[in-house]
Amino acid sequence: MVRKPTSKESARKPNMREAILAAAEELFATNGFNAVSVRDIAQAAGANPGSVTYHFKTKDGLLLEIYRRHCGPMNLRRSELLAAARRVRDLQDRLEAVVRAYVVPAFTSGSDLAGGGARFTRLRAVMSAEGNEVARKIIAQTFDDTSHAFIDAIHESLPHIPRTDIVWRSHFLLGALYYSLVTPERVSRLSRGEADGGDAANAIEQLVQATVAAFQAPALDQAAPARRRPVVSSKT
Amino acid sequence: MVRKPTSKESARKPNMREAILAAAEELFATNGFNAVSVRDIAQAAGANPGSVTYHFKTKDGLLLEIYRRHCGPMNLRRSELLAAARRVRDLQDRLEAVVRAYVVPAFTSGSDLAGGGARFTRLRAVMSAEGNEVARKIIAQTFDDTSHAFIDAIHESLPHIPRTDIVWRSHFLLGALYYSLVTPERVSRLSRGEADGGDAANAIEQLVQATVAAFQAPALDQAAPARRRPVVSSKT
DNA sequence: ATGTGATTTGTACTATCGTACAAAAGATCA
DNA sequence: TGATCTTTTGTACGATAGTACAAATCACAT
Repeated sequence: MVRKPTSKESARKPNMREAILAAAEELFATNGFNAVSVRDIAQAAGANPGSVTYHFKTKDGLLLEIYRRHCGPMNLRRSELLAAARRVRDLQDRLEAVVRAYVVPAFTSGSDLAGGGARFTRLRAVMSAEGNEVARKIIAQTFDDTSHAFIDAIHESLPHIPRTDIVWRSHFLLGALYYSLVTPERVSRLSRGEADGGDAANAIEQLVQATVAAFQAPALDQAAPARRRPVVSSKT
Repeated sequence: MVRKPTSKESARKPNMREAILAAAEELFATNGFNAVSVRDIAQAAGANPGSVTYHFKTKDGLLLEIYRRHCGPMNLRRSELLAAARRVRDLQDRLEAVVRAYVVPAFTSGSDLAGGGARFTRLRAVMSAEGNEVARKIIAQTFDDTSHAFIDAIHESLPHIPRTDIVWRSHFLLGALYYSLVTPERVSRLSRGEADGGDAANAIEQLVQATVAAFQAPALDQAAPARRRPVVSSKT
């Protein structure tokens, strides 16, 4: 209803709608949903507050549209990479390829979408931490299929590990992934400048390397069969 | 100035101040800082909005006091456990003990503080995601020493791994830890009910097991010396 | 050029926010 | 009991939130 596909893009500014989406994405991803006002977004996009209402009706609607824009392409990319990874013969190589297929699209731009997947992934991390309702619904119904596909693929490479353990470890992977995008400066700080937390390529390599090893850890039940648990119990 | 240490605790309700702190902690940890109003907190604590201002002056002051309450004890507990872990002879056992010393206090109650460290850790996760300023300052100056101590201890157990890699992997550990507390229900969902994401003891075991393996992964530089990187490059 | 529909602007409304402050209530001890 | 200090209550104020809506402005087909 909103858009008339004429030869040229209409509107005074070249696609104000996109500018608003980009500004909102950036602000939400760095400050959370509730800390950012519609007026903040409008100002960052060089738009009028009323424009936001016009294009997206409500603030929730704006967030919803951001998700709609990214979920499809990112899942598509992941599916392609996962399919390719599944064809890798060597089991060890395949595991790494599968992990990489999960991680790479989250860090890098989803081909056509401006600004890249990193910003969107960070947004998802923040919304998940805030317990945002709109995000929760979309996420569960959009990403769970993909998550299951990855879990299955990993399970194929590690048939001796119980599925439960795979789920836990892939959960840890997502947490690590999120956190790397949320506070990259912490890596720079703790490494005393020797590492750049914001360097996506490096973060990916580190994450893939660590995660592959984590997946390959022995299963919990059969872990360290004849060794005592050291030092502390886990309940207070 | 505020408190007079008489024989009995004063105030109509048995320690309204504590009730407000507990309510704020819970609400902040589940909804974020900006989504929770002072009135919400007061209502949850069975108090009057004015009481919050009286005890903590501002909303930021309330958050600050929550941090003050927990940072000391949790760091103390971690130091104790870390010291004990350092005394473990076997190098593999020591690594596990060190990781456990880092993880356990974050999941379980800090001995004397009601409600436990899990709630506070979740709060930290959420504040970090929201980029909260008050939290950022406190965190950097309170936890970085502890983080360095742990990184050093882990490096001792794995002298052949570059410090940079250890930093990255401990960053992943913290991310995984945070995420486990932020969305435990995702684990239950993805495991189709076979695992309980909210079971702290189980989460700890899974996290420790996976993390120890991640730390033990070969260093990045020397990783897979004669093998091609499979399938995808890391930049778009 | 002019009318028409899409977009942008400006502004206003109501609700709620954090905070301040005076009055009430409770506790403590001479 | 009455004086004094601490705590709680009730209320109010200015700022800002999300959203609605009419007027102004634009792009474009005729």
